Amino acid sequence: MTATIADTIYARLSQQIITGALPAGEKLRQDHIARAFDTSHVPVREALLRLEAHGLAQSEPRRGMRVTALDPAEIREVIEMRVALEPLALQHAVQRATPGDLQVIDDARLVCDAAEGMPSWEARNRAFHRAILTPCGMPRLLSVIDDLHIASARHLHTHWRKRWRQRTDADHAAILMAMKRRDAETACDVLRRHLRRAL
Amino acid sequence: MTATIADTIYARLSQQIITGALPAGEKLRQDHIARAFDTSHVPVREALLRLEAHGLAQSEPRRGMRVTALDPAEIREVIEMRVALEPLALQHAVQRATPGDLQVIDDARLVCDAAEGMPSWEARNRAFHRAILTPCGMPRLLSVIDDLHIASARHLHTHWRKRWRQRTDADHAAILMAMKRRDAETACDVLRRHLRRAL
DNA sequence: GTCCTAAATTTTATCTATAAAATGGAGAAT
DNA sequence: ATTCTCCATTTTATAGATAAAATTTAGGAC
Repeated sequence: MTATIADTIYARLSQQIITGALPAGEKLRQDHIARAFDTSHVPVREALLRLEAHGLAQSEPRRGMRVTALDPAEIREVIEMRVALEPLALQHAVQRATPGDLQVIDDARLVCDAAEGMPSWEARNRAFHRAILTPCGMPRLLSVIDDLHIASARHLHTHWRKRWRQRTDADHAAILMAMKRRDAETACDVLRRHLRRAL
Repeated sequence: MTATIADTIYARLSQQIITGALPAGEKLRQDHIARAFDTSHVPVREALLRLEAHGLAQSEPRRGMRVTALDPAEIREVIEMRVALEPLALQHAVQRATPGDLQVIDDARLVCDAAEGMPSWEARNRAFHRAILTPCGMPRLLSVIDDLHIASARHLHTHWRKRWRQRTDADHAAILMAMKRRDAETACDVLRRHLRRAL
């Protein structure tokens, strides 16, 4: 578990990209970042490569990396992929969720509804959506969905910062109730509508 | 376009993992590989990181990387993801395919049917499936599907090497015909059946 | 003032060296 | 024979240095 330096750099940079602190198109220069973290540029390179793997940065060989753009076409693509994949995960999750899992989900739901600002709400909303899918037990599927969530999060931070206001999310509650009844079909239907509407 | 050393190492290693020359569980030691490619271990590290990003290797910090396992559960997961994602891509591809695209697909189909051994057939089959989806114009979706294709390819190489024999693939032909008619529904139905059966 | 060329600077990609962690093995204690 | 501990070896992670490519800057021609 001993976190490597590259791990911490990756965590910090991805956070900054998600929240928009590092805007799309920004150049990511190795030794600037290395100085900021007080290391050599080698672990920085590794962190940048991982950003690229998760779709947060793009490299042109010998020209460096820049933060990926977030055009409307890509957002549509992300939504369509989420609509295709998340119901698949949810279906399995409904079958396999233990009472403990359902408790975790309900906690995540309440914490999300209680958020008092866009940034904290976004993180908690993402945690809720992760929680309802985690019980599916399909690691590869979950990791692809995680990357899609990150792309959606970037979009929310850049385009919904103003329009956000606090509210209790009825869809979240409906999904949880359907999961408790082991009603996968309803849960998936609500989720699909929720995704199409939310973005 | 100037390929970096890490690029070539990645290309060669991923090829070896796909064909099974590097079996699941194999340790990937940095300086052994570095010696084999006559470089230092730094570009090797980068190549290994990219293998990890594409699901071909797994790292435990400070313990090195090993080639990922291919258990039956993961294979099922890959199939379910393909069944969810490839019809989505195909639907868009059917709408957007140009006559030139359709020609490329037909060429890929014929080349695939003409393959005379399991390894060359696998590569050509993968090229065909890539070709029918490429016109969708959704780069993120395509890159996820590419990784799924790679996982399927590993499975074929390790478990179907014996059972393979030459034949002309009727499903491939049916998909292409439906695409020419712009009949997305039929194309997707055939593809779904094809995927469920083939693995 | 604009455009082009060439030197200066910056930045990436790679190499060599080093520190720290993990693995493997030999010998001692039980 | 088995287990434990300590040392030697291997291997990973990071640092610092270097070469090559790309970008910027400066100066001159028009």
